[in-house]
Amino acid sequence: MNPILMIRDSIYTVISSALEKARETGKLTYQTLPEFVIEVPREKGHGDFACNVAMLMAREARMAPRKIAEIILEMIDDHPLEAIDKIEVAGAGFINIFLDRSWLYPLPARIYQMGDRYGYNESLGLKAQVEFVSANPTGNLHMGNARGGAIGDTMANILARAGYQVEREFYVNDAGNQIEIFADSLEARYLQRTGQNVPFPENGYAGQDVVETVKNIIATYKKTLVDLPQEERRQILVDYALKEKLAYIKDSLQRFGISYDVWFNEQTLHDSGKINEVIDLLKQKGYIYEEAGAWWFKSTMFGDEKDEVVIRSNGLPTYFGADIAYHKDKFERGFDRVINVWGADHHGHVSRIKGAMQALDYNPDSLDILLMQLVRLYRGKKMVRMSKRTGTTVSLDELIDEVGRDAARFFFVMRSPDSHLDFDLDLAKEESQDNPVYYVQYAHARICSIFRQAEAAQVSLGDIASADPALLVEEEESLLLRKIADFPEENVIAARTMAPHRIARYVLDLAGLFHSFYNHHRVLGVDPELQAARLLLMYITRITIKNSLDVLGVNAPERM
RNA sequence: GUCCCUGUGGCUCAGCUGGAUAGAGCAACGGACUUCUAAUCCGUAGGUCGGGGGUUCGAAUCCCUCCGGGGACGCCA
Repeated sequence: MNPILMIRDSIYTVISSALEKARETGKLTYQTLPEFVIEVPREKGHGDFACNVAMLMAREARMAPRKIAEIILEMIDDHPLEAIDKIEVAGAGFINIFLDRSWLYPLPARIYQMGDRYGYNESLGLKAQVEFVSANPTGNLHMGNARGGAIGDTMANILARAGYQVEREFYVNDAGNQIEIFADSLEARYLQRTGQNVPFPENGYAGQDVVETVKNIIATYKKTLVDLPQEERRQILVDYALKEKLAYIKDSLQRFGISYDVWFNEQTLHDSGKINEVIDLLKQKGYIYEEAGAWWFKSTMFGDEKDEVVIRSNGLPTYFGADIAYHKDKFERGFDRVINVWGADHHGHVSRIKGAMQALDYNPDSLDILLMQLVRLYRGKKMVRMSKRTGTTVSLDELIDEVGRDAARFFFVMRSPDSHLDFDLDLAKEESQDNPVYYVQYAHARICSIFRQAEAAQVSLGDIASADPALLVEEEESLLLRKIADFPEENVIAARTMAPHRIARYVLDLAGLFHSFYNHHRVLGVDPELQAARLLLMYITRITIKNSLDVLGVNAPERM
């Protein structure tokens, strides 16, 4: 188990029982224990851990926080925990806990043994699903999809390490209105290129990729579709195009390091009658009413500004109508947590879909919607204009071609999802100190180099796991070891707070501590015992960098 | 008009459930390679945390209000 969590639990118990003892002996009076924390102080001088309970109790106990803290200390047994070196009261009433440095000594050997598995927490026995990208299969993947891909895949990796059993899912919108528009566009291009003078629909997909698809269709079908009945012709065009587009999307995502467990087709919800089924159920429950020929969901009951149409007056379900059935289906598949990664432009949809789940007696808190702000592309200072209408978007494929997968994935998750992302193409492909991806990868490559040197010098690496961590007394060594120890918990926090960018920052910090160590101390050629201990430290640093980069979907090169 | 995101050194951003003297990176300035990769390191300088009010032992963090930037408000998805 994770040593940080263990020690924290133990400290919590020590403090709790001291509080209990203080109450029993009448030194403190309180009704309920406040929700206090054992946190890691920012300042090293404030100990390894600090507790804020005295301040939180001040009001109820009618006593100064420092006084309370002192009473707590009095009530703590002489040797509550082997690992604790000293405890003291500081500042406004903090209880600072200093640990004996030996508390981390068992860790390196354990990480050495765990290898790729280091960072995984114990299984929670819970299933989580992450649905992300889910781009319309009518075109290329754009920057929004790309960010969604990086965030979604990273979140899935984080959840897996936090102890969930995770599935990745792509929702294919292969039904509904935009497929009709897609068919219009394909048909118009097909007829145009086979010699007929037909207008292109005003709201159609004007991009070059539709033209390319139609060229392929003509290569296969020649002009044989011209004389078919319109419905039949459109069906063939759409089937062909969707298949081609989906294969393309799948391929792009693969290049981006993303693969899915499930590709879910919206059409199946229409075909199986599940949409009508759930609409009927909501009608029975009184959440849906008819007005002006359409059916409306009472989303105002769940904090929305107005109700939302689920079945249009033409009898066809809206996107939202289908989405209710889709999310019901997700919960029926037994997921304990359902997570959607959406662009911020969908935020209006959040309270509605959660409301619909509540109406269906599912717990809306089991549905998390991770909204991410939109992406703006730059080349240096110049913004790259993107327009779907004119087809001048930069696709994910072009992005990977230009800056590479590693830089792209790192940049997309480097910032908080809440933050608008300005993606600088020039910076991302710059092989310089400005580029954080290289900083981390370089750290990994440097460590690999040390091991290559060690082998060349015939240093025995077989027994480094049994090296003595007590020899790692330098400041840089302690900081590095302490940071490495944080990794499993870092995944837990990132999962809880839906913060994939935490891992990017974590690995940057870790790489920084390594570089600092590297510039201050030598690994090879020092005293053999110390050399073994440092090799062990390097080994587990490499594992932790590699495993962090795995979470981000970024490669860890052995040479640069 | 309503709703969502955002405002932190010159620039780009962290800051977890309110905690101690607000942190990184880049840019600036000054240093460090005869030994494991200088794509690195060390040091210096730089901040009314958009403005104002409130909550409390304590606010960048929570609440109210105003201002700036981005986005959403369709029988589109």
